[in-house]
Amino acid sequence: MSQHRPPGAPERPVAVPALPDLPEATVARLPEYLRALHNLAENGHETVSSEWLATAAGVNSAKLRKDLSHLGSYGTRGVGYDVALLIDQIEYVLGLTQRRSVALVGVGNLGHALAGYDGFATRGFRIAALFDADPVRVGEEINGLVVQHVDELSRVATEESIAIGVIATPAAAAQRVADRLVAGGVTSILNFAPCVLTVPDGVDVRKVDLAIELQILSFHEHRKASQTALPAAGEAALPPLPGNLAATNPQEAIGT
Amino acid sequence: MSQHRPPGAPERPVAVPALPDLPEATVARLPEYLRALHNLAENGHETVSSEWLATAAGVNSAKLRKDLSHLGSYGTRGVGYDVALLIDQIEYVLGLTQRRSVALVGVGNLGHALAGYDGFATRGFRIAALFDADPVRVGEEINGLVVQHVDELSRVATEESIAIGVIATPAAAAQRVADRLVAGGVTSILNFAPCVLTVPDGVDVRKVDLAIELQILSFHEHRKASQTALPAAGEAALPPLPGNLAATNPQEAIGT
DNA sequence: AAGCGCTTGTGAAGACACGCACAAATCGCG
DNA sequence: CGCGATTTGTGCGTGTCTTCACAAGCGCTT
Repeated sequence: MSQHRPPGAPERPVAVPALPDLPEATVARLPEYLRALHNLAENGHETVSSEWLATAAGVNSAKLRKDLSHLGSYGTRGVGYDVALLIDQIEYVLGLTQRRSVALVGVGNLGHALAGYDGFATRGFRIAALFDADPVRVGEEINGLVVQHVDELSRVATEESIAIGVIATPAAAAQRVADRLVAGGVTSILNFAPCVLTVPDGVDVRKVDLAIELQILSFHEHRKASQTALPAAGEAALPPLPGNLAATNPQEAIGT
Repeated sequence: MSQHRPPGAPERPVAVPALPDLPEATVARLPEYLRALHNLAENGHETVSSEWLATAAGVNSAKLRKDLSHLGSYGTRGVGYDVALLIDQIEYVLGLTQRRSVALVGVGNLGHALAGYDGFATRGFRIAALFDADPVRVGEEINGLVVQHVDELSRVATEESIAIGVIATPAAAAQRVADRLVAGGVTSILNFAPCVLTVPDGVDVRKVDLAIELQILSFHEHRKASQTALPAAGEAALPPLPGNLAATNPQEAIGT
C-alpha cells in the first residue's frame, strides 16, 4: 500500500473517471511499474521520466507511456511523472487501496512457503486463513494462523468475505478445492496445481506452474544448442551465436 | 519424460525436420499439452482428438491444431492424434529428451520448497546443486543435496555443465547471483525475486512473481466490484451458479 | 467400391499489441 | 517575455496472435 497518503484520508482524493478498461497486457505490467515506483519513492525521488521508469521495470519507454496513458494522463511534459501520485493511481486501479484477504489451501511443501512469504503482506494482501485436507496438518500453527480442515473452507470464506483463493494442493484435489472456494463466494483463484480448473463465468483463474516455466526455458536451451551444434543444417547462414535478435531482449524474456 | 520409449532406444526414432521456429505463444502452451497427454496416456488412451485435448489443456481446438501444425503434421484426419507419438514429438521440441540439470540459489522460505518440489523431477529436471549466501544454511542437507556457499556457484556450474539456474533469493541479491550464474555458463534463468535482471544477449530470463499474480487478480476483483455496484451498467447480475458443464467433459475423463 | 461422417490442417480476416517518430506541452533561463 | 531543451501523449505502420470456416483426407460401413 502507498505510504504517501495518510491512513485516515479518503480513499481517493483525486477524482478517477470510473474504471477505464485496460488492455490485459497493460494490467499485467502495472504491478511491475508499481514495484519500481516504490523503489524510487524509498530512494527519495519525487518525479521520474518514462525512460527511467521503463528501464527500471524492464520495458521500453513508449510502451510504458502508452500503458500509463490508459489510466488518464498523469505526467507533465518536460518533467515526467509524479512518483507519489502515480503510485496512488496505479494502486487505485489495481484495487489495492483496500487490503485483500486471501485463503490459502494446501499447506504442503509449497503452501507452507507461501504462507510464510512476506511478499504478499508487503504488497497489499493478507493471508486470512489456511486449509488442508490432511488431519495431521490441521491444527498446526503457521505464522500465527491455525490450519483448518478443508471442510470448513466454504463456511469460513463466506463468513470472512474472502474473495481470493490460492490453491497449493496436489493436482488431484485442485478441482474439488476450487468448487468449494467458488461455493464460498471466492471469485478469483490463483492455481499452483498442474491442472486445468473449471469454474463458472465471473470467476477468474490464473495459473502458475513452476515446471512449465522450466520447460519453456528448456526449449530455448534446445534451440540455442541446435543452432550452435549444426552449422550444416538448412539454416547454414546463421552465425554461431546470432544472439537471436528481439527474442532475447529483457522485455520479451520477462514477459508473462 | 515419456514412458513410451524403452530407455535404451535411440533418442529420436522418427526423423524430425530440424527445429522449426515456433511462435513464442505456442511454446508457452506446449508444456500444458504435454501434461494433458501424459494424463491421457496413463489412462490408456492411444489417440485423442484436437477437441478433447484442447479442452483438457484449457484452450480452444483451433488454436491447438495450429500449434501442433507448427511441429509438422502428426494427426490423422478423421481419427485424431497418436498420443504416444505426440508426447515424443513435443518432448523432443522442448528439449526434454535429455534430463536437464538445474542450480537453485537461495534456500530460504521459497527456495526450500522448490528444492523439495517433486514436480521438477517428474517433468524432466534434476536439481543438481543448492546454494545460499547465509553461512548458517551452508552445509544443510535438503533432499540429499548439501547446500553450498554461493561463492562456489560459478565454479560448480561450470564443472557440472549446468545450463539452467533458479533464483529464489531476496531481490537485493538477485542481480549478483545472476551475474555469477552467467559467469558459470548458465544461459537460462528462472527468477523468483521481485526485480528486473540485466543479462547478456543469449541468456534467457523468465520471471515469476507471486505477488504480481495476486495483484492482477485484485484488479479483476476491483473491476467486478465496480460493475456490480453500478447496476446502471449494461451487464445485469450474473446467473447465481451456472454449475459445471456436462459430466462428460475431458477433464473428468482424464482424472488428474 | 462408393458413400458418409468425422477430424485435421490452413487460408483469410479480425483483434490485439508493439514501437517509431513526432507534435504538443511544460519548464528554466537569459 | 521569448526561446530552447526536455519529455509526454499518440497516430500510424507493422507484426503477432487468435478465431472462424471450410476443403481435404481418412476410415468405417454398406
